[in-house]
Amino acid sequence: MKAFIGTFVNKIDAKGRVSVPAPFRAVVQAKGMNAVALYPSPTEACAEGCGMDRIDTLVDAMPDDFSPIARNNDMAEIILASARETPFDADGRVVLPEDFIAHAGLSERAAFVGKGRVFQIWDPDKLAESHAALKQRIAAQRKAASGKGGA
Amino acid sequence: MKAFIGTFVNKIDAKGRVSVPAPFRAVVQAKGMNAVALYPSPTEACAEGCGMDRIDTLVDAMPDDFSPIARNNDMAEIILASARETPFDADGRVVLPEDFIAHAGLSERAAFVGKGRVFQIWDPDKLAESHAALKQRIAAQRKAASGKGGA
DNA sequence: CGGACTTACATGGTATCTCATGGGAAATCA
DNA sequence: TGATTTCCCATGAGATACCATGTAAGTCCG
Repeated sequence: MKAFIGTFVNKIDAKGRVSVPAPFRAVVQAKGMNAVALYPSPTEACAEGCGMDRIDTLVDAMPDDFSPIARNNDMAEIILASARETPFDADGRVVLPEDFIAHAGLSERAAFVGKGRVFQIWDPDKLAESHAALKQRIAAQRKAASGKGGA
Repeated sequence: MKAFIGTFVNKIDAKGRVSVPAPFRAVVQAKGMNAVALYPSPTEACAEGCGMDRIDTLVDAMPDDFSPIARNNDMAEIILASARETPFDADGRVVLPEDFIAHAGLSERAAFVGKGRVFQIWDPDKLAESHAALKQRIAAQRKAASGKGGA
């Protein structure tokens, strides 16, 4: 199964359009789809994207029965409430909804970041900050583990 | 299978009419239907809607036999009792029944919220409150899990 | 080994169409 | 007949489909 990997920075035009990187487009088009699902990340300052097949998985995760004791699935609920199916135009671009741009703090350029089954869309500056913090956490974890004789 | 996803806010006119968002309309029309089923949510301050096919699922959930020991399905019973089939007009609008408007506390605008197999109709202000609480629950869950060393 | 050509991808602009919304006429019910 | 509901049409804004350009990389040919 093809996955979303790598980072690509593309330009956002005046209408909020942005080219989805060709490798990412290939991932969803390989599944016969011509659109991506986008939604604001519930936990980070970015937008997140995936194929519609992943949305179907979320739908299945929603309480489908009519039991009054049905468990909630907060994450699925917030994503389904905020997601949008954004089709590709003829050239592989999508239109970023206005509220997603606001949530992610996007302006001129959008960084598409592969995360495996999903991808994220960041403002390049905010992405750099996030990655700096990430590397610090890794360093801290290595330091914490070094006492145990790890490599 | 197409699902109800996303949130769309439309205006309620003086006659109680409101445009069903085109993507939602497409979901039910793809199944050959030209109406939605609406009912007051048994658990929340909103109206809920779905295709008539889902009502059929509810009917199947009702006890069908004449046995005195037939099990009840309270949720299905209350939904079937209060649901109404509301057809689209030529432009894809429906008329919200007066009592549903009252139950959901609707006034000028209606927020259609996708929930996968069903959708909900909220007053935009009440929806914002509900989502704020939802995000807090998610944040609390993440905080509770963070001690396990996850990224 | 170098240069021209081709292809694929990103980007910008324009035209067209769909959708949300408002108003009014016709029909139905009491 | 009066009130209420249903159907139809008009309109403007916003979204989408289409077309054209630029550019970089890769390939084929000389």
